[in-house]
Amino acid sequence: MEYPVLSSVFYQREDVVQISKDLLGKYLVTEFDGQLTAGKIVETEAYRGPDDKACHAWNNRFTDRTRVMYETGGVAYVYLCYGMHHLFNVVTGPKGMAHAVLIRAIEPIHNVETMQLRRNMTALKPKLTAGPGALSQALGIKTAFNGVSLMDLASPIRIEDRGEVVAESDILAGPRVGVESAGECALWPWRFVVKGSVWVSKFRK
DNA sequence: AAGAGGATGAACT
DNA sequence: GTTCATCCTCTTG
Repeated sequence: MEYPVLSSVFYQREDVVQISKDLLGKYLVTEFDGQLTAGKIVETEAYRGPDDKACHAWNNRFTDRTRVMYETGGVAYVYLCYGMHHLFNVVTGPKGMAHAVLIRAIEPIHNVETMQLRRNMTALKPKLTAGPGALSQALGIKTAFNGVSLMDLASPIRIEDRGEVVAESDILAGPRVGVESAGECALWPWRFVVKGSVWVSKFRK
């Protein structure tokens, strides 16, 4: 069974908030070392370089780490958080625009046993893939994937469109998680979840 | 050259 | 609700 990957047209749009919503219901797939794992995206957050204080590339800050965010939309931005969690983002927008979408939760679909093994979990629970660090561990996403294309079948990671559409009425918006120090931007409702999904992460206090 | 802190998760009480 | 693991990146001197 082959599914089309999301196109460069999808990623290169300038409205990162819209792309965040559009990514809900798409399938995040990793394939390397002969292992294919995949899940449906159910939670995302938008980060907008120029004017978003919570974004690493706020005020167009350009460093070794943020460099990949300025690439043409459609590549991965993976970075290490708290010294142990690999957080996966989708770079969006045209070249030179530092926008990205953080994938925060997926519904495990394919090769769930491998995900459980990677997470060292015996029972199938939402905790398996709820939260950006958790889903990355389950899918085997690591900082080595930073900068790779999401549109290439030869790439270890890609996003597929399996024809599922999440209606606007099925999307819940709220403030982003873990960005309290970002001033006013912390209140922007740029976290999106699929209404009713049990696979989304919990709000952090 | 050195130090502070982070888009988190798990294991505690 | 609280603590802490753990290391890379960025800022400052």
